[in-house]
Amino acid sequence: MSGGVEWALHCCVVLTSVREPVPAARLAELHDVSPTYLAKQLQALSRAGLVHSTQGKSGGYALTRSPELITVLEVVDAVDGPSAAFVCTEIRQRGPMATPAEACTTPCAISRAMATAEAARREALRTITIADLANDVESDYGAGALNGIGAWLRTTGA
Amino acid sequence: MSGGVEWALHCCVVLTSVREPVPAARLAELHDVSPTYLAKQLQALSRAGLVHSTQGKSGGYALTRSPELITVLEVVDAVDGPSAAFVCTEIRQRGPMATPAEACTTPCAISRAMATAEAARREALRTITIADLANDVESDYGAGALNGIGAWLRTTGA
DNA sequence: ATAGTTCCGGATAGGAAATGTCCGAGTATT
DNA sequence: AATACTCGGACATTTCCTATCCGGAACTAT
Repeated sequence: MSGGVEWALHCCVVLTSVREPVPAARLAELHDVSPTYLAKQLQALSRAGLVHSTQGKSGGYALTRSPELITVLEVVDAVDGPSAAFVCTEIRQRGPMATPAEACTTPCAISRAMATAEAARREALRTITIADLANDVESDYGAGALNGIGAWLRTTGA
Repeated sequence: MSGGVEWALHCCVVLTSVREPVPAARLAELHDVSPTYLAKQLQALSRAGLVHSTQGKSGGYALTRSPELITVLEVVDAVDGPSAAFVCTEIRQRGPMATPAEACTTPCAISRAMATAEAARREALRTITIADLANDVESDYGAGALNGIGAWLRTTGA
């Protein structure tokens, strides 16, 4: 899995603590990561419609919906792309004992097994929302932790 | 996910139809894939103890246990390695708002969410055995399909 | 209107990981 | 013992991810 997913999820969580747009450079400074590369992940989130971007002075990124309505799966798909982890090469149709193409109407047994496992993972990611993550952070580090970060995000850059 | 997993699983399934060792080159010919690269995957299976290798003339690979006792998860771990798909960079400990290291006794909320999803996928793979896959193949292409492949594997190379 | 700030997309290196290939070590057969 | 055949690990090649930079468009505040 792409490493940018972690950055994107952290950004979504901290964005729950502010309502005004936050520039990508400021989010990168908060997490101490590459500003240009983080910008690319945020663009992916924008294309997927998860965050809204406003240009110009005092612009930046903000969540489009309530955190309860954004699932972790949506963020993962937006950044990593919706391509499945396992891709069937259809090697059953190759070699001297190849099964004829007309008998391959359904995916092979191995492909089905992988699809089942992948569906289980995606279902688990679908049940977790950004609001759940933000709630867990408050539980871990004390209530108001996200508010502190929100206050820092609102202040103009150092 | 590595593409070699597909090859390894197909090899395990067809190996259920023979009891004598089958050379890696013959398995590669059956699937029409790179012989040397497939050998690498089979070596990984051997290191994991899923298949037993015998050298010398009339040598090759054979399953060590009954197909019911080999899970798909074991094959995936053997080929792709047991490394998790998601690796937490601990970016919560970086930047101006970093959380102190002494407060990071447990994994962060995002890491926990990913671990849950990954566990669901692994659990799904654990419940499927090589015997299940072989059974599905017989259901798909008719009983005796694997026996035909087994007979071809036993014949000396073309 | 002008200037300054911000997002957006593509083009471009660098590096890690997967893919693919080769030759030596070892063993059963002859 | 000689031989032929096999596995095993070390060696190139290619692909993809990571990371960067630049030009352009759009928006806000002055």
